Amino acid sequence: MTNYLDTFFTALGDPTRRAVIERLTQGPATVSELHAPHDMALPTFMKHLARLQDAGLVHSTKQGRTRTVHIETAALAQAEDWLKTQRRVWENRLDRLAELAENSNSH
Amino acid sequence: MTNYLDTFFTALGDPTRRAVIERLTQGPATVSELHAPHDMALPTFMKHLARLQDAGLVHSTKQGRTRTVHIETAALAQAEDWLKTQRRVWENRLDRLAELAENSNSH
DNA sequence: AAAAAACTTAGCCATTTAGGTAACTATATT
DNA sequence: AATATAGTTACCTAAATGGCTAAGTTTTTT
Repeated sequence: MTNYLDTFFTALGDPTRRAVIERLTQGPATVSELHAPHDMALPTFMKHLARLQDAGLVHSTKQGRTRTVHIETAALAQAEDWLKTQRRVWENRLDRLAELAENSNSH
Repeated sequence: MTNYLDTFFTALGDPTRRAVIERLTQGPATVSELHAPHDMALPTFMKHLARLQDAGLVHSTKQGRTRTVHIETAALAQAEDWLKTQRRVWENRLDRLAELAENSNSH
């Protein structure tokens, strides 16, 4: 029962990876540029990039020896949708309860 | 550098836990009721509930021997905010790029 | 041609995670 | 009083995660 939301949410469940996403909203960047602010070995950092790519949050292209990473616009919206749906259902339910409460008051 | 978003997103990165959240939008439920549709041992399932509670996604109260679990309304909205912010920054950036492109066309 | 830069691959390690069983506690039911 | 129900606690295991180092490949630069 594995869902795209699994890899998506766990990808965002790490501060390094969220920082990368935040950085990428400012525009594409190379692996080295993305790595620079993070105090960890490059291979370790590359694994984080791989997780982001598996989650469909970024894609990358290589030119010569440098790889440039881009944010994937659609992915953020998808998870936002899931959260929005859950919240909407919840709030509708609260509204119905409120109505029921009002009606029973008027008895 | 641990953030409330860490526990939040990883809590949602599991299908069992997302199913529990979806169920709870329909209204509160006891541990047994929540457990019933999931083919796993109860102690295992309880750990999932604990993760949801740590993430601030649910809370629960015990009456007699039964514990009732409720969804925590505010939490979903917080993560939605994070995603919305990232998407907004990204889209603003695309808009600025589009303007630049238009301006350089008019030369 | 040699050296530096920018990744990549391979493999190691500690901790966390997601699953399980067994045994226990506390409350209802009969 | 005895039994069943609803959780809870304690502990075990396999796999995934997040970190590392060392060594390799492929471009650029000098």
